[in-house]
Amino acid sequence: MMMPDYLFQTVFTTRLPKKTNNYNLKNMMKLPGKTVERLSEYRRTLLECLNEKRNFIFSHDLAARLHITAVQVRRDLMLIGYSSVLRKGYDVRELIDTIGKIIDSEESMNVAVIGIGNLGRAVAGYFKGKRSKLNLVASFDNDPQKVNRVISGVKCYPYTDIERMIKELDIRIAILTVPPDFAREITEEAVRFGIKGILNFTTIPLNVPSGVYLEEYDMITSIEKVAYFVKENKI
Amino acid sequence: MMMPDYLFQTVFTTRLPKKTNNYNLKNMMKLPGKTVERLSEYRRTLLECLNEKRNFIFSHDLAARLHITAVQVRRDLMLIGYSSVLRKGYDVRELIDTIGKIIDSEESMNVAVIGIGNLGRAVAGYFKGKRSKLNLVASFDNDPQKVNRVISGVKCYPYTDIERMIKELDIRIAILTVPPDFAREITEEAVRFGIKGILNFTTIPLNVPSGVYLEEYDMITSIEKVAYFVKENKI
DNA sequence: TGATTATTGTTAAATTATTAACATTGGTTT
DNA sequence: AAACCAATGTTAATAATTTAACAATAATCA
Repeated sequence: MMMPDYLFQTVFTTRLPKKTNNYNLKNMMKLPGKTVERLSEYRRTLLECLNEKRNFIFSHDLAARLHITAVQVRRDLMLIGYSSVLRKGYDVRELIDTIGKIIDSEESMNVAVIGIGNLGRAVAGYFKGKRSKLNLVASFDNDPQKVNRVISGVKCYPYTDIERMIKELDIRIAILTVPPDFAREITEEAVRFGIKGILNFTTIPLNVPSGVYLEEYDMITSIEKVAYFVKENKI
Repeated sequence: MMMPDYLFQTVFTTRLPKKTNNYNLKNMMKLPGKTVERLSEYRRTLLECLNEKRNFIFSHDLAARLHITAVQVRRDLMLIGYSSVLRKGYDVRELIDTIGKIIDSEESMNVAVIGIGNLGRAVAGYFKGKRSKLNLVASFDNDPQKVNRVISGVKCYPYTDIERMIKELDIRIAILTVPPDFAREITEEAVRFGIKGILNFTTIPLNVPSGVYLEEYDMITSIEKVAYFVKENKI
């Protein structure tokens, strides 16, 4: 019971068969959130490696680029059951693939930005040139200047179309960048019409029914945290 | 040694004197990062309470608004040494004050946004109407359309002015919202010229010397995390 | 007033996350 | 080939964070 038992439905008897790149752990349970976050970061870093024509990378190298420890990298990769083939580090391409098999869904998933103000446009911008199984397929807003135009690469629909578009485009994830006063109301609708995951950038904490995954991020909190630690350093 | 001993320089012998609102813990060491984050959130929620003319709030009430547990609230407040006066919950105004004494610096601290694209403007927008000891006093960019104009409430300076302005305005915190390719270079400068805290929104992990506090946030990671948990729910 | 309830502050336990330790395994060097 | 080295995968230990448990105390009520 050293192996955290919530991770696997079946438990390994000895050790993993070597030499096979066993992302055959179909029966793996949910990974810790922190690990998922890091996997996403690993992949992005690995893609940079590909650009640099690096085809292999050591755990300590990958770790250094992300300012974490090599053990952490190795441990995370252990959790997803990836083993390096050679002793000359991880096969970059293969690892990108493996991570994809773990964190991406099989078919791609559609995403919408709700509220296409500055932050919404920034988010939309981040999607550009991003391969990945996530497609930004729509944005929503009520500003007549925006509605029915393509903004930052996505068509903007009025809020009144939200039900129709969620269903028509099979949108599963919403990124919420609306003014605070509007956050609760539009979330309630989005969820009602089938949204299964929300990334909330507003300052309003949201309530979602179980079965809907909610991730919240608050800039002000981050800034105040920085300020606090700057202050503490000084004293 | 039940009381995490990194928290206090001196250790309490029995329990805190009751009835005094003892934010007299001048000798308190750094709080856990997670607690600092929550304190910021508590304060924001408490400010909303004031708007609603609520002058007292129970721990479970505050907790519910933030979707955390009441124990967590009480524990955090214990760490900053705040006690409710009555048994009718926490005095909202007083608690706002106490939190301020802990997480704010005495004199206000100046902040700049580096890179005033969509995300930079979004961040700037968040500062509007925010009381607090943090003042957004400048932004930097090289776009001739932006330089020397006031954007989202702050004057934009060219990157060449960064040394001068950091010193002139005593800027201590930088919010980094530049294109990825430029992130490392400008960070190096900012740090050299006296920046002590950085909130990095670019996708490039940064290196900073010790003595500089770095907080990184990556939207793509958050989105991929949401996607992962949505997928897992479904399977 | 005495019993009951609601809420707190605090200690202790449980959980989660990170780091250290180390045996193992190819590769490299002499 | 023997000795050494570099890097991995894994278990064990440590640290951080959250949750539970509970005694203490004010408010309420019968």
